[in-house]
Amino acid sequence: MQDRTNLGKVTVKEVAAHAGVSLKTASRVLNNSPNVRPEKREAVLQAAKELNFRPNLSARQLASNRSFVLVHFYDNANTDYISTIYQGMLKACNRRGYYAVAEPLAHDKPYAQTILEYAAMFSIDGVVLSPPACDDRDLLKDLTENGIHYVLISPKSPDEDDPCVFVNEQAASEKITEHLIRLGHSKIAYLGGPPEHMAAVKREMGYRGAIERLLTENEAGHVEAGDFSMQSGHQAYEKIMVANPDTTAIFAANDEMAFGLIMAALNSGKKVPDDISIAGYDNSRLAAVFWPSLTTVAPPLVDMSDHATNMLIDLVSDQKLQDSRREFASELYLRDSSAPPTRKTN
Amino acid sequence: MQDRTNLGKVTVKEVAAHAGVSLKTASRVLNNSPNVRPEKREAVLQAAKELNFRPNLSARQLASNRSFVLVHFYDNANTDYISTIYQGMLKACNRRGYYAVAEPLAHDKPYAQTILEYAAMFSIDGVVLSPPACDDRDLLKDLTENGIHYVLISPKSPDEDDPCVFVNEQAASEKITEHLIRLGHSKIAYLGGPPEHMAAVKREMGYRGAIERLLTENEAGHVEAGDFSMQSGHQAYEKIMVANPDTTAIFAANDEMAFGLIMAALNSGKKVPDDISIAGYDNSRLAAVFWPSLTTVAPPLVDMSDHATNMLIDLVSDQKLQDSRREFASELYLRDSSAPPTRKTN
DNA sequence: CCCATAATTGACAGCGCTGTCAATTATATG
DNA sequence: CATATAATTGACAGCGCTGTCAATTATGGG
Repeated sequence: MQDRTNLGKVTVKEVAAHAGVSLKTASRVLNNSPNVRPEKREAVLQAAKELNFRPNLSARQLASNRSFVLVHFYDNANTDYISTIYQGMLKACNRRGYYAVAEPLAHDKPYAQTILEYAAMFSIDGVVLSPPACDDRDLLKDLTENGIHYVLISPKSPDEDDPCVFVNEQAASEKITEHLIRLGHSKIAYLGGPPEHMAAVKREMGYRGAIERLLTENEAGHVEAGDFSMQSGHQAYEKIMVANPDTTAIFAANDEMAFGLIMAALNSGKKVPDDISIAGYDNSRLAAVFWPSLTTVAPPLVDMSDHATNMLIDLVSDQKLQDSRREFASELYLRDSSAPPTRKTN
Repeated sequence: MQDRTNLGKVTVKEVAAHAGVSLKTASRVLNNSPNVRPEKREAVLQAAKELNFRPNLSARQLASNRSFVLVHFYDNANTDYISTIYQGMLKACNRRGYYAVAEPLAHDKPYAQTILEYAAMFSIDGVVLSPPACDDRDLLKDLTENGIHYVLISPKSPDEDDPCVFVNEQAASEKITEHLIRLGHSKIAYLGGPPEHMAAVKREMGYRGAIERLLTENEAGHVEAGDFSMQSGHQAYEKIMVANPDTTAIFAANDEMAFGLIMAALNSGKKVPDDISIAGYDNSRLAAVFWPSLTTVAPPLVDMSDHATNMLIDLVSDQKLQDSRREFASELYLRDSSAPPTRKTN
């Protein structure tokens, strides 16, 4: 059988020979270490390129006691969300020669235990944490104590120096509410999420902000509470329409409730978007294929995760971070569930 | 900074010393190699357990020229499907000390190119392939030529000796149709998928099989064609009810069409499941949270992927396979969208 | 120009493990 | 019981790379 794991192997030694420097100097260049004369650095990079050098991860790992493995530990049933984050990690990892792995967190023991056990078995350089794990202070402390670097995605209230990426939820919410207003709607209801959910609170603030900024007081819409489930959207529809029969648009704090709203509206004989516009939040996978497709707003999660992963790689390779935190703006996805209101003749 | 990647490191050397054998013999035991006297094997395993030995992957990789990395390459937009497969891989990999990685395949170049480039960069021991990549004969040939082991999930028509796991689609379909019949339905319509989709054909055969086996000829339901989209489900409802107004249950060849059917039924004033039962196929994530939740049938994908990954690990570690192929039976998920028909008084 | 300091460089060891191969021991055969 | 064969065992080298540290060269100050 032919050698199967070293397709076209080129070693540092060969690169060094080709560039006329010592093995160690070549190693320095290939690791972005300082203290190499520019002309030698250039020669090594040139040689590496010519020979199409690929570092052998295992050897690097063994010698440097690093693993070049980054793991996203998550505790979240939403596979869309998880796999989108993974996509971003892959982008960054592929570019910079790291492995990306995603691992679920068990519920029957502390997060830290799962992660440290995994780290003992596989050895990992850094971890990516998303909600709710990213808000577990004990976990972060344990990671720090064990020298495992981390980066947080959308934490609630991170420490000043915790590296993280996050979204301006409020601005996103304001943006889509403004979209509905610009379409011509004025009686815009809001279906919120559970108040203990930080993002839900921010989204409501965004909705109220847009309403207050762009509409007069007597145009305010009804605000109803939901629990992020499709069923709660279904049930909320009736309440909203009873509370304010003039409602021509509803903005739900997540897509699933929006789907429930659409179904209840159709069920009651209304047409979407002709009689009532519906907007969601998340751009879930179904938003594009639902019928009618759903107007929604969502953060650029792939970019966020890519950026977070790059930050993590900078951290684990002892390079200095430009900024330890970065805010991202959400994007609107305009689809068939929203349209200008059809004015009744009255 | 403390040593971060070797929490409680124990080496083979120490295990060997503790067991009173040579390093090499310990290594043999820890790798399931043959030719070790049972009592020594026992002693080494005992020592390994007592010392809580964890092999150092990097060293193993470097010395054995293997990577202990398995990659699932996929070309499939369904993140549910992909992440479910990943879950199964993780189960197997965690148990046996391998890394699991999932990578999307680019569309602008041959599958083989993406995979071989990846393999050159990272070195991988084996790959898991799912549809449609698992049906690419050229790819399989290239992998074989490069000594990369593979295992297939649900291939269309695999070679005799290609290791794979697959589902009896027809039996699954027959099972859920039988469920509807046992509930008391007789006018059961079927909404199929695109005929070029192998599974769609099998599912229709299963439906017809159950109907023929358990019902009389004049009880046959209407068969309609769809394209697996929610919208096509929505549109098919009308056609089905026009073709056969007595229809009391509809089985759709995938969940998304079933959702479309439910929405259209609700929209037309029917109640689900009171007036009409709906069943799907796939047990997609939404099936449980949809309102009403969807009765559906699906293969145990996590188990399948777990099994496939174990086969792959056997292959890459030169252990003999028990069976190179294994069939799995689907499971029924009985939820709120199906119920006995309410007999009209006539 | 000399010396102190800093920047640059390379020889060498060795990370923890497995492959090779020769040495040893057990088992089977006549 | 002697010999042939097979099973078992361990010494040793070395996978490709990076850390250490000492040697060398450059730089700045007086």
